[in-house]
Amino acid sequence: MTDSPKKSASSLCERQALAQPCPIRDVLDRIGDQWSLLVLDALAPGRRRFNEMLREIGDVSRQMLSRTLKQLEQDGFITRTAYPEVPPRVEYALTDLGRSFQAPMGALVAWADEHHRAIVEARQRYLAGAGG
Amino acid sequence: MTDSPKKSASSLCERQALAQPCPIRDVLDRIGDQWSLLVLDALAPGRRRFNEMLREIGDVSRQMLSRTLKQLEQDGFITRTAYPEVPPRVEYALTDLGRSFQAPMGALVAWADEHHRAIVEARQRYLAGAGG
DNA sequence: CAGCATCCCACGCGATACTG
DNA sequence: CAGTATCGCGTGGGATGCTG
Repeated sequence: MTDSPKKSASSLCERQALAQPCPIRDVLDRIGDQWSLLVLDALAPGRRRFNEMLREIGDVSRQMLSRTLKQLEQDGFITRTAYPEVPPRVEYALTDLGRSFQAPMGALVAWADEHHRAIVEARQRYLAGAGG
Repeated sequence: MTDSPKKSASSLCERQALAQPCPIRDVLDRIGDQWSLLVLDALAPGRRRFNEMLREIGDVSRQMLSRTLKQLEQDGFITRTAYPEVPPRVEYALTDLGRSFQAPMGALVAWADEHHRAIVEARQRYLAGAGG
Protein backbone atom coordinates (compact mmCIF):
# COMPACT_ATOMS: atom_id res chain seq x y z
CA MET A 1 0.00 0.00 0.00
CA THR A 2 1.16 3.50 -0.74
CA ASP A 3 -0.33 5.82 1.84
CA SER A 4 -3.53 6.18 3.78
CA PRO A 5 -5.88 8.58 2.00
CA LYS A 6 -7.25 9.71 5.36
CA LYS A 7 -7.28 13.35 6.24
CA SER A 8 -7.05 14.70 9.74
CA ALA A 9 -8.86 17.97 10.17
CA SER A 10 -7.71 18.63 13.71
CA SER A 11 -5.99 21.88 14.52
CA LEU A 12 -3.26 19.73 15.99
CA CYS A 13 -2.39 18.84 12.45
CA GLU A 14 -3.34 22.01 10.68
CA ARG A 15 -0.68 24.04 12.38
CA GLN A 16 1.50 23.50 9.36
CA ALA A 17 0.86 22.90 5.72
CA LEU A 18 -0.10 19.31 5.06
CA ALA A 19 2.64 18.65 2.55
CA GLN A 20 3.77 16.11 5.10
CA PRO A 21 1.43 14.22 7.36
CA CYS A 22 0.78 15.87 10.70
CA PRO A 23 4.06 15.71 12.69
CA ILE A 24 2.23 14.76 15.83
CA ARG A 25 0.42 11.89 14.23
CA ASP A 26 3.66 10.95 12.59
CA VAL A 27 5.50 10.89 15.89
CA LEU A 28 2.61 9.35 17.73
CA ASP A 29 2.32 6.57 15.22
CA ARG A 30 5.88 5.73 16.10
CA ILE A 31 5.99 6.04 19.86
CA GLY A 32 2.42 4.93 20.24
CA ASP A 33 3.03 1.62 18.56
CA GLN A 34 3.46 -0.60 21.58
CA TRP A 35 7.17 -1.23 21.18
CA SER A 36 9.11 1.81 19.99
CA LEU A 37 9.17 3.44 23.39
CA LEU A 38 10.38 0.26 25.01
CA VAL A 39 13.10 -0.12 22.40
CA LEU A 40 14.16 3.49 22.80
CA ASP A 41 14.25 2.96 26.54
CA ALA A 42 16.28 -0.21 26.19
CA LEU A 43 18.81 1.70 24.11
CA ALA A 44 19.02 4.64 26.49
CA PRO A 45 21.87 3.15 28.58
CA GLY A 46 23.89 2.34 25.48
CA ARG A 47 24.26 0.14 22.42
CA ARG A 48 22.54 -3.21 22.36
CA ARG A 49 22.44 -6.32 20.21
CA PHE A 50 19.31 -7.83 18.74
CA ASN A 51 18.82 -10.81 21.00
CA GLU A 52 19.93 -8.75 23.95
CA MET A 53 16.98 -6.44 23.44
CA LEU A 54 14.72 -9.36 22.71
CA ARG A 55 15.43 -10.74 26.15
CA GLU A 56 15.54 -7.39 27.88
CA ILE A 57 12.13 -6.30 26.66
CA GLY A 58 10.82 -9.76 27.24
CA ASP A 59 7.38 -9.82 25.68
CA VAL A 60 8.24 -8.72 22.17
CA SER A 61 8.40 -11.15 19.27
CA ARG A 62 11.35 -11.29 16.90
CA GLN A 63 9.22 -9.99 14.10
CA MET A 64 7.99 -6.97 15.99
CA LEU A 65 11.42 -6.15 17.35
CA SER A 66 12.81 -6.40 13.86
CA ARG A 67 10.11 -4.18 12.42
CA THR A 68 10.33 -1.65 15.21
CA LEU A 69 14.10 -1.39 14.90
CA LYS A 70 13.81 -0.91 11.17
CA GLN A 71 11.21 1.79 11.62
CA LEU A 72 13.27 3.61 14.21
CA GLU A 73 16.34 3.34 12.04
CA GLN A 74 14.41 4.60 9.05
CA ASP A 75 13.16 7.59 11.02
CA GLY A 76 16.64 8.39 12.22
CA PHE A 77 16.13 7.58 15.88
CA ILE A 78 18.70 4.81 15.96
CA THR A 79 21.65 3.45 14.00
CA ARG A 80 22.25 -0.11 12.97
CA THR A 81 25.82 -1.35 12.78
CA ALA A 82 26.57 -4.79 11.35
CA TYR A 83 30.00 -6.28 11.97
CA PRO A 84 31.13 -8.63 9.20
CA GLU A 85 32.04 -11.39 11.59
CA VAL A 86 30.95 -14.92 12.10
CA PRO A 87 28.73 -15.40 13.93
CA PRO A 88 27.20 -12.11 12.84
CA ARG A 89 26.97 -9.26 15.30
CA VAL A 90 24.70 -6.25 14.94
CA GLU A 91 24.52 -3.38 17.33
CA TYR A 92 21.89 -0.71 17.68
CA ALA A 93 22.40 2.69 19.27
CA LEU A 94 20.57 5.98 19.64
CA THR A 95 21.35 8.83 17.29
CA ASP A 96 21.40 12.48 18.33
CA LEU A 97 17.81 12.67 17.19
CA GLY A 98 16.95 9.65 19.28
CA ARG A 99 18.67 11.09 22.30
CA SER A 100 16.99 14.46 21.83
CA PHE A 101 13.68 12.66 22.00
CA GLN A 102 14.43 11.60 25.54
CA ALA A 103 13.52 15.10 26.75
CA PRO A 104 9.83 15.14 25.74
CA MET A 105 9.67 11.45 26.48
CA GLY A 106 11.01 12.20 29.94
CA ALA A 107 8.32 14.83 30.42
CA LEU A 108 5.72 12.27 29.47
CA VAL A 109 7.18 9.66 31.79
CA ALA A 110 7.33 12.16 34.62
CA TRP A 111 3.73 13.17 34.05
CA ALA A 112 2.64 9.56 33.93
CA ASP A 113 4.46 8.75 37.14
CA GLU A 114 3.01 11.78 38.85
CA HIS A 115 -0.57 11.35 37.75
CA HIS A 116 -0.95 7.63 37.41
CA ARG A 117 -2.48 7.35 40.85
CA ALA A 118 -5.04 10.02 39.97
CA ILE A 119 -5.94 8.13 36.80
CA VAL A 120 -6.37 4.86 38.64
CA GLU A 121 -8.50 6.57 41.25
CA ALA A 122 -10.60 8.23 38.56
CA ARG A 123 -11.24 4.81 37.07
CA GLN A 124 -12.31 3.40 40.38
CA ARG A 125 -14.56 6.37 41.00
CA TYR A 126 -16.04 5.90 37.56
CA LEU A 127 -16.73 2.24 38.16
CA ALA A 128 -18.27 2.99 41.53
CA GLY A 129 -20.51 5.66 40.02
CA ALA A 130 -21.51 3.95 36.80
CA GLY A 131 -21.88 0.60 38.48
CA GLY A 132 -19.40 -1.18 36.27
CA MET B 1 -12.03 -10.03 29.39
CA THR B 2 -10.35 -9.27 32.68
CA ASP B 3 -6.85 -8.07 32.03
CA SER B 4 -4.02 -8.88 29.70
CA PRO B 5 -1.68 -11.41 31.30
CA LYS B 6 1.25 -9.90 29.47
CA LYS B 7 4.26 -8.80 31.42
CA SER B 8 6.55 -5.98 30.40
CA ALA B 9 10.09 -6.44 31.55
CA SER B 10 11.37 -3.05 30.48
CA SER B 11 13.00 -0.79 33.01
CA LEU B 12 10.57 1.82 31.81
CA CYS B 13 7.94 -0.16 33.64
CA GLU B 14 10.00 -1.55 36.45
CA ARG B 15 10.62 1.83 37.99
CA GLN B 16 7.71 1.15 40.29
CA ALA B 17 6.14 -1.93 41.74
CA LEU B 18 3.87 -3.61 39.24
CA ALA B 19 0.77 -3.50 41.42
CA GLN B 20 -0.59 -1.32 38.65
CA PRO B 21 0.36 -1.70 35.03
CA CYS B 22 3.27 0.43 33.95
CA PRO B 23 2.14 4.07 34.09
CA ILE B 24 3.82 4.81 30.81
CA ARG B 25 2.16 1.96 29.00
CA ASP B 26 -1.05 2.96 30.68
CA VAL B 27 -0.76 6.55 29.51
CA LEU B 28 0.59 5.55 26.13
CA ASP B 29 -2.25 3.17 25.54
CA ARG B 30 -4.53 6.14 25.97
CA ILE B 31 -2.81 8.89 24.05
CA GLY B 32 -1.35 6.47 21.54
CA ASP B 33 -4.73 5.21 20.47
CA GLN B 34 -5.21 7.25 17.33
CA TRP B 35 -7.96 9.52 18.71
CA SER B 36 -7.43 10.55 22.33
CA LEU B 37 -4.87 13.17 21.50
CA LEU B 38 -7.09 14.68 18.84
CA VAL B 39 -10.02 14.75 21.24
CA LEU B 40 -7.91 16.33 23.96
CA ASP B 41 -6.73 18.88 21.45
CA ALA B 42 -10.26 19.60 20.30
CA LEU B 43 -11.26 20.25 23.90
CA ALA B 44 -8.30 22.48 24.65
CA PRO B 45 -10.06 25.71 23.59
CA GLY B 46 -13.12 24.87 25.68
CA ARG B 47 -16.18 22.67 26.07
CA ARG B 48 -17.55 20.88 23.06
CA ARG B 49 -20.60 18.87 22.10
CA PHE B 50 -20.52 15.42 20.57
CA ASN B 51 -21.34 16.19 16.97
CA GLU B 52 -19.28 19.33 17.17
CA MET B 53 -16.18 17.25 17.84
CA LEU B 54 -17.25 14.69 15.29
CA ARG B 55 -17.12 17.37 12.62
CA GLU B 56 -14.10 19.15 14.01
CA ILE B 57 -11.94 16.05 14.06
CA GLY B 58 -13.34 15.00 10.74
CA ASP B 59 -12.14 11.48 10.18
CA VAL B 60 -13.37 9.84 13.34
CA SER B 61 -16.40 7.57 13.40
CA ARG B 62 -19.20 8.00 15.91
CA GLN B 63 -18.29 4.76 17.56
CA MET B 64 -14.66 5.66 18.04
CA LEU B 65 -15.44 9.15 19.26
CA SER B 66 -17.90 7.67 21.72
CA ARG B 67 -15.42 5.09 22.95
CA THR B 68 -12.60 7.57 23.20
CA LEU B 69 -14.69 10.06 25.13
CA LYS B 70 -15.78 7.35 27.53
CA GLN B 71 -12.21 6.24 28.05
CA LEU B 72 -11.01 9.76 28.68
CA GLU B 73 -13.88 10.41 31.05
CA GLN B 74 -13.15 7.16 32.84
CA ASP B 75 -9.52 8.10 33.25
CA GLY B 76 -10.41 11.50 34.59
CA PHE B 77 -9.13 13.57 31.66
CA ILE B 78 -12.51 15.02 30.76
CA THR B 79 -15.98 15.53 32.20
CA ARG B 80 -19.27 14.69 30.56
CA THR B 81 -22.26 16.87 31.30
CA ALA B 82 -25.71 15.88 30.02
CA TYR B 83 -28.43 18.50 30.05
CA PRO B 84 -31.93 17.03 30.50
CA GLU B 85 -33.32 18.88 27.53
CA VAL B 86 -34.93 17.88 24.32
CA PRO B 87 -33.24 17.52 21.98
CA PRO B 88 -30.53 16.21 24.28
CA ARG B 89 -27.38 18.20 24.75
CA VAL B 90 -24.11 16.81 26.11
CA GLU B 91 -20.98 18.79 26.67
CA TYR B 92 -17.44 17.60 27.25
CA ALA B 93 -14.69 19.57 28.92
CA LEU B 94 -11.17 19.05 30.21
CA THR B 95 -10.62 18.39 33.91
CA ASP B 96 -7.65 19.72 35.86
CA LEU B 97 -5.95 16.44 35.14
CA GLY B 98 -6.70 16.82 31.46
CA ARG B 99 -5.38 20.35 31.43
CA SER B 100 -2.25 19.33 33.33
CA PHE B 101 -1.57 16.85 30.59
CA GLN B 102 -1.22 19.66 28.10
CA ALA B 103 2.26 20.38 29.44
CA PRO B 104 3.96 17.09 28.49
CA MET B 105 1.76 16.92 25.42
CA GLY B 106 2.99 20.39 24.50
CA ALA B 107 6.57 19.22 24.90
CA LEU B 108 5.85 16.34 22.56
CA VAL B 109 4.14 18.57 20.02
CA ALA B 110 7.03 21.03 20.16
CA TRP B 111 9.55 18.24 19.67
CA ALA B 112 7.56 16.82 16.78
CA ASP B 113 7.30 20.22 15.12
CA GLU B 114 10.98 20.86 15.60
CA HIS B 115 12.27 17.50 14.42
CA HIS B 116 9.72 16.42 11.89
CA ARG B 117 11.84 17.68 9.04
CA ALA B 118 14.79 15.68 10.32
CA ILE B 119 12.65 12.57 10.47
CA VAL B 120 11.37 13.04 6.95
CA GLU B 121 14.89 13.61 5.71
CA ALA B 122 16.11 10.53 7.54
CA ARG B 123 13.44 8.51 5.76
CA GLN B 124 14.47 9.84 2.39
CA ARG B 125 18.10 9.16 3.15
CA TYR B 126 17.17 5.64 4.20
CA LEU B 127 15.22 5.02 1.03
CA ALA B 128 18.07 6.38 -1.07
CA GLY B 129 20.58 4.18 0.72
CA ALA B 130 18.62 0.97 0.98
CA GLY B 131 17.17 1.38 -2.49
CA GLY B 132 13.53 1.28 -1.35
C1' DC C 1 -28.90 15.16 19.05
C1' DA C 2 -26.30 11.63 21.56
C1' DG C 3 -24.49 7.24 21.35
C1' DC C 4 -24.91 2.07 21.84
C1' DA C 5 -25.44 -2.63 19.14
C1' DT C 6 -24.29 -5.28 15.21
C1' DC C 7 -21.85 -6.71 11.23
C1' DC C 8 -17.66 -7.26 8.97
C1' DC C 9 -13.25 -6.60 7.04
C1' DA C 10 -8.38 -5.27 7.43
C1' DC C 11 -4.35 -5.70 9.60
C1' DG C 12 -1.42 -5.97 13.83
C1' DC C 13 1.06 -9.20 15.75
C1' DG C 14 2.61 -13.72 17.68
C1' DA C 15 4.52 -18.35 16.34
C1' DT C 16 7.30 -20.72 13.59
C1' DA C 17 10.17 -22.36 9.90
C1' DC C 18 13.74 -20.93 6.90
C1' DT C 19 18.10 -18.21 5.21
C1' DG C 20 22.69 -16.22 5.41
C1' DC D 1 23.39 -14.80 15.80
C1' DA D 2 20.39 -11.85 13.07
C1' DG D 3 17.09 -11.59 10.82
C1' DT D 4 12.94 -12.58 6.80
C1' DA D 5 8.65 -15.13 4.81
C1' DT D 6 4.50 -17.31 5.74
C1' DC D 7 0.41 -18.46 8.20
C1' DG D 8 -3.39 -17.70 11.25
C1' DC D 9 -5.94 -15.65 14.86
C1' DG D 10 -7.71 -11.68 17.52
C1' DT D 11 -9.33 -7.31 17.46
C1' DG D 12 -9.43 -2.43 16.23
C1' DG D 13 -12.29 0.25 14.06
C1' DG D 14 -15.45 1.83 9.97
C1' DA D 15 -20.43 1.82 8.44
C1' DT D 16 -24.84 1.90 9.78
C1' DG D 17 -29.37 1.10 11.87
C1' DC D 18 -31.86 1.57 16.28
C1' DT D 19 -33.12 3.85 20.74
C1' DG D 20 -34.08 7.48 23.99
